[in-house]
Amino acid sequence: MKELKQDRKSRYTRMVLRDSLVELMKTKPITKITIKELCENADINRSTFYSHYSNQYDLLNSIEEETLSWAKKSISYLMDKHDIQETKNILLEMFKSIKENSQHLQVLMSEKGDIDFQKRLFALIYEECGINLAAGEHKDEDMNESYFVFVVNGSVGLIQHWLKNGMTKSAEEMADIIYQFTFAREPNEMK
Amino acid sequence: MKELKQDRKSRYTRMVLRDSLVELMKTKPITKITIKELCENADINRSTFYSHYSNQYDLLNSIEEETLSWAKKSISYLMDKHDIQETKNILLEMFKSIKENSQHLQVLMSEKGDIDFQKRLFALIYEECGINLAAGEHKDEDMNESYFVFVVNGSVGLIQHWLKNGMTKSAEEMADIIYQFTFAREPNEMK
DNA sequence: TATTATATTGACACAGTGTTGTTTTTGCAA
DNA sequence: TTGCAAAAACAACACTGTGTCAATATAATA
Repeated sequence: MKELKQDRKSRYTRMVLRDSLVELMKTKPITKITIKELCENADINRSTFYSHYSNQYDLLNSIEEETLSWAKKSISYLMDKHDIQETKNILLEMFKSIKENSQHLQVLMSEKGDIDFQKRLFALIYEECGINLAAGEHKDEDMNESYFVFVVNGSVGLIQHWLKNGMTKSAEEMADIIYQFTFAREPNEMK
Repeated sequence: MKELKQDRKSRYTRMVLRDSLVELMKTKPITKITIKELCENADINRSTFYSHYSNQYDLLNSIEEETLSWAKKSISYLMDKHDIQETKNILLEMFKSIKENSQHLQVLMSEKGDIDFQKRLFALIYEECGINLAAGEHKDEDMNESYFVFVVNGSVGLIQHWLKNGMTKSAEEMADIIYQFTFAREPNEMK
């Protein structure tokens, strides 16, 4: 009981540190960010940092984990509540989230982010959608796995490209494009 | 004249430093590699390092540039000399090179490498092949650009996956798979 | 052999790291 | 309100790595 209440301060500190890192990552890669400047930016004592995280990468990792679990929750919420079963709509919601909602998400998805996180996020999206990509289209299991890897990486690259170039396309267009490249066998099926 | 001959020592030093970095990158990410250990590993004085490169990333970049120009030369050689116009055969040769030839290339393409280098390499391959991916297949220029981005990233991801998992597939199989995902509209066209 | 470019060496001040012990602040409960 | 823990702030520590410099040594070659 005590522990839960006492968390408040801790949680505030962690939040400030997370925001500070994300803010700095907008301007430079994490490799160039020192713990010292991270703490000065957050107005947190450097010693305090060490009582929560062991280094920059540990902190980044905790942000990633948090974001992944948020994404997982968002997707299952979409699937349950709104009875949206179509992959395209889920993709669309994800794109809207990336574009509008989360400061963190934009940085994490950008070139400055961790490519592994991005792959994990998209693997999660596709898997959470319960879709075996192009199932039956290919001869064997190996081919399906290869196609999954190919499509996840292609999708992530497209998002990065989108974010990097100022997001001139709408979320709808992006969802449409990714859907076509990934799921649709016939072009012009949607729209 | 003088300059050319005097290069010898310099070039040796640079080569040793490059090999040293690649060797260390097999065991840890470049972010964890200090200039100090890099020089100790190469048996080169730390001060000497600074007279050639400004830091680890500068050194890595020079390796990447060298590799890219090697790749460019290899491809144009293949295109010119042997009159191989078929994309698939060029892809196959590339995969053989990756698998057999270059120690450096394996590290650069691995997860420990620089993702940007990997994208540059594949963009180069596709462009050098003179292939406008799926030209005319899609409605507009935007769509073609998106498809290019998607396919380059998908290919790079697949290679990484291949290298990471011990290259169980043959170079032929990999060329086949990438060809199908990228160029072929009908599955089972080749083989 | 003398010249010249380069590498080596050791020293320097300086940044950032990770830890420890002490003091201050905070939230909550008696 | 006061007192009690828990957490944060603070200051000091030794340590590692950084970047630069000036003096010296070592090769190749003219």
